[in-house]
Amino acid sequence: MDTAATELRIATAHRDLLDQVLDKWSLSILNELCVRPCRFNELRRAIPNVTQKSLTGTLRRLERNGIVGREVSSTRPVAVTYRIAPLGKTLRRPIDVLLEWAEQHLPSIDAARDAFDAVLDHG
Amino acid sequence: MDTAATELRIATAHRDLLDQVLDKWSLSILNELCVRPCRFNELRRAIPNVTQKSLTGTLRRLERNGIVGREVSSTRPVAVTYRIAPLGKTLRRPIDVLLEWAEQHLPSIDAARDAFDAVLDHG
DNA sequence: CTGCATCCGATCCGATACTG
DNA sequence: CAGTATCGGATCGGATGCAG
Repeated sequence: MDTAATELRIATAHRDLLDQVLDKWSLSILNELCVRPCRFNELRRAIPNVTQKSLTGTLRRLERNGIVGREVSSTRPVAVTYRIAPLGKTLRRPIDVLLEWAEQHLPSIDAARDAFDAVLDHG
Repeated sequence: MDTAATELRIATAHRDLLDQVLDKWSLSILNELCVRPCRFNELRRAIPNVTQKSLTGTLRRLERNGIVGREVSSTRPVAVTYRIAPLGKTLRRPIDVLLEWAEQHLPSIDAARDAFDAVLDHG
């Protein structure tokens, strides 16, 4: 593990890319689509507090980046199915690592926050 | 690796936590502080395009979450040194994985974007 | 040197109404 | 069912001026 030791080299392109893929709703969407393909309203119901607008926007962006695929049936009424794309599957590892980190250190961070805020109170 | 297979379980707490730690400037800041402790203006110079306000704000939040430490000397004028905290060091792995993903798949994603946009033009 | 306060424009986001 | 269009509030981020 010396990749970090040689410095991480964060290019603007990397930041922009991660912004597109790790935003507020993307993690939840990818979470669902990694398990199974989903219809639009399926996703809507599965993800708490997401609005139609945010869901549409996020899905569009993920589609543009080749992370998810979108298939429209010509039935009546139309059915739109979203599924994870090959490129999206490669994101599963990084996301897992991230979530495991969050899971593991959430208590410590909560404690740190409390400590910090307590100092502020005492003044 | 079956953590993903059992579903990632993204709680609101996780999302909030990652929002605090993976925002626009945090990655670059942690990148610098992982290498060495830095003074405020050192960070400012090291990170392109960051404003004083954003830097202060991000550092404050990282400090509150126990990710970085802040030490104020009582010299004249004051010198403030920021350094990575133990909790912050645990973030190095997840960040590395993320950046490696970005590095590796940036070309594919660029291609996907171009393809998507090309369809829009024709369509 | 470090940082806070303020103003201000851009952007995000939710709510609502409407369409094929 | 799966969107698009629009509006208003909240938030973000940059620029500037001031302070310990």
